[in-house]
Amino acid sequence: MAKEKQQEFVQHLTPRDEDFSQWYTDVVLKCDLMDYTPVRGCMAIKPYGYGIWELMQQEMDARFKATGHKNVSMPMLIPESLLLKEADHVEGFAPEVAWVTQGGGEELTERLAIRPTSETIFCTMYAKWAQSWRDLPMKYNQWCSVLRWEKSTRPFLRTAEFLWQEGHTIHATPEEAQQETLAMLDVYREFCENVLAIPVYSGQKSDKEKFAGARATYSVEAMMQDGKALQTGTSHNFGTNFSEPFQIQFLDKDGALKYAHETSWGTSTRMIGAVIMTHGDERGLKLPPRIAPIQVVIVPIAAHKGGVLEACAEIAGGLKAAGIRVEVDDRDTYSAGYKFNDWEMKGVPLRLEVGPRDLEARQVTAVRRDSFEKAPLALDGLPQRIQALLAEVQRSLYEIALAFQQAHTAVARDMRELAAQVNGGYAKAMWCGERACEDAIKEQLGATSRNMPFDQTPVGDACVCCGKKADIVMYFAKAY
RNA sequence: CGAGGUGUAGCGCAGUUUGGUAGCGCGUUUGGUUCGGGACCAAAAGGUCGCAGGUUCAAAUCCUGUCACCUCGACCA
Repeated sequence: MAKEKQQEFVQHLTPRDEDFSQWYTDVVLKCDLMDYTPVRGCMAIKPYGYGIWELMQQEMDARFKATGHKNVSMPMLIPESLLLKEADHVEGFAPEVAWVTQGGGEELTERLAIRPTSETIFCTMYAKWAQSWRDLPMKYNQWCSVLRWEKSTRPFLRTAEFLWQEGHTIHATPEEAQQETLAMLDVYREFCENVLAIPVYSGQKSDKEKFAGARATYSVEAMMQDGKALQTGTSHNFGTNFSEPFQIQFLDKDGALKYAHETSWGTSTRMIGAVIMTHGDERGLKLPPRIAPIQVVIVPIAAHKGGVLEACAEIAGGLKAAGIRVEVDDRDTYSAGYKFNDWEMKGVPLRLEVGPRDLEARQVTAVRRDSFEKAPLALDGLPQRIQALLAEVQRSLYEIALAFQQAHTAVARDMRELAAQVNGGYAKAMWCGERACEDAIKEQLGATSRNMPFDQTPVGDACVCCGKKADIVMYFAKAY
């Protein structure tokens, strides 16, 4: 009976099959990460989901500060004239901009865009703020939401409004701007690997795939369990593409008036989707400890018996004091078995079972969410043991994800091999650099160029598409 | 945006073909017995049938529009 019910319950919770999409939707809803709202394409992020985002923010913000950036806040509304100043930028974003045309019941003389991204407003302010080489670099970041009128949306992966951070910097020299662009890309890579436990391919985008208005765009690309690519972060070098139309000029040491060199870089709540689709399994979510709002859940066993709840509270207190995010599940309406399943679904990395037998033996029973390994832990020095276990779970999640990524990446030499490879993973291939080949691959296989790794050691000499001489190493995959 | 599918109680569904009193399971509440992997018994509460129009004496059911979700495609930095 109980078994049947369980099978029925997990029926849809199965990644890695043709129902991956349904599995994803089930997870975000059942784990209480978000809910749909009356606003088309805009979701409400619930406490558990937002808690994950807050931890991501903390980790990233600390890295931004450590690399010399400061946070600011810019207006949500951007006058149309500003948006029109950079031609490629307008062309790229115009189709998905929402406009404010009225205020206080009166028609506006100039309509205002709800920001789809803030390059233009940052540029406008930088033009006011930067006068001398002494003012540079200016390295600012903002945490905000942006709005893009997307045609089709999916929770966390692509929503009309989404939370993100956008860093915008201006520099005196091209070299410095390029260094910043790559440094922030590497912050993203390190964050993905060490905090999200997601391995990524880091590299440069093709001209076709680069950001509207950028001279060069770089990205970190993750691989989901269905083999598809998800771009989890981007970093752009604008050169003077924006500083010229926006007149961001400064007087340099040599007395010459020069245009500033600009960068921007961003990551969003989409990373939550990446975490779900990288680590999740048939039981639901699997959270890396570093971003788990609850790292340890304590489930009292036979809680009606004297002393169990008190012991749980005491253990929780000790863990909290050690900086561990812990919660005691003292709900009296659910059985222990129910709670086990519930917290496994929600992806809590570690469960501690505390029952009379444990207490008698001066121990708790620890169960890992990732491996389901069950082991007794002595109460003495428990916080240190838990810290070690959490670190082990974090490490293990990354290694399993890395093994998956490696196992689903292979060299493709021709279109046949490429077709087979992008069906469930990434293809590493030689590319001649022609736009026509990218277009053909997109049209015939539904795959796009993801990025060019920094390590350009050739894996052949002929373009995977046209067969002509090629010297660019490119990753191709189907993408979200 | 194109093709197809779904929308009925918190969740999962039946009822729609052929218009005529709103149903089932799970969950919830209360009481009792349980308690180391989704407990059991009893009683109770809970629904604008996605939303808006229309046809009809009468609409969950027929018609039109619209919104949301799922699948495939298109588009997308």
